[in-house]
Amino acid sequence: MTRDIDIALLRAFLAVVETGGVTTAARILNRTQAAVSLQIKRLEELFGTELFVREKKRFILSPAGERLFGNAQRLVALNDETWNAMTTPQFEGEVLLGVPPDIVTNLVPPVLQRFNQAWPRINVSLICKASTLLLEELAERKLDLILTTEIDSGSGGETLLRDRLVWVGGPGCDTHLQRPLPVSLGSKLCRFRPEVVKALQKARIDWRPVSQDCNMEPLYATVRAGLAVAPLMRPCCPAFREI
DNA sequence: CCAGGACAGTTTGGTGAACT
DNA sequence: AGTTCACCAAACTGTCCTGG
Repeated sequence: MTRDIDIALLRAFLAVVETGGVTTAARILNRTQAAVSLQIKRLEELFGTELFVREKKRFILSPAGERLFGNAQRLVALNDETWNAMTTPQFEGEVLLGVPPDIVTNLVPPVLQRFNQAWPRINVSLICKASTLLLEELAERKLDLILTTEIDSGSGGETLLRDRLVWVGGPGCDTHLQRPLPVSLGSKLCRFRPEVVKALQKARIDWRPVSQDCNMEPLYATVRAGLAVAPLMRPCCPAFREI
């Protein structure tokens, strides 16, 4: 006689193993403690053996429970994988995604990788421009979706990451001690530029611009070479030295 | 003959309460 | 904190009927 193993029972079994008790497992599973207790009982009746050793208020896996554990994990995972494969809509098409140059190198690749795994039939066209231009093109419906860097959270968007700007310089360089201070500011359209200039004026630091290209590579090159310092978002400057 | 809908009886699995 | 029990709702199953 063949019997089918109820995935819900295995899920309850795994939750009890992970939490070490029925009450916490029930909270995770959105069931009452009694329901989970009954599920474990049904599973034990199905296999005709005890899966746990009840020690005071702790549930410890019995040898049979140990045998079941690995297979239960695989069965639940396969169930979930199959469920997702059969119920997730298979969207097709193209998404025009706009991203500013300062975050495209370090922050965007893992996002694109996860997106591509989740929606393999959607082609992403990446457009790299200053945040100001991206906002204009989104308003004109030339882009489907944009990521922007902002001083403050604007309306109509969602804040995905909040971080502070830091001054960075090349490893071993004393560029930050020079006056006037050589500063690579990037594009004149950069949203951070007015705030950075204001901060320099407030600190009464005499400065001069170095790289003002909208492309980040010249900026990185001048910083790495010790020709300038630059204000960057921390996640975007792992190879440099924070001053 | 088969597919599909309606219906009734049965089974399953959840909850709350009482108890250990 | 866990188990057991009574109760209840939902899901399942089998049967009958109808239409293509």
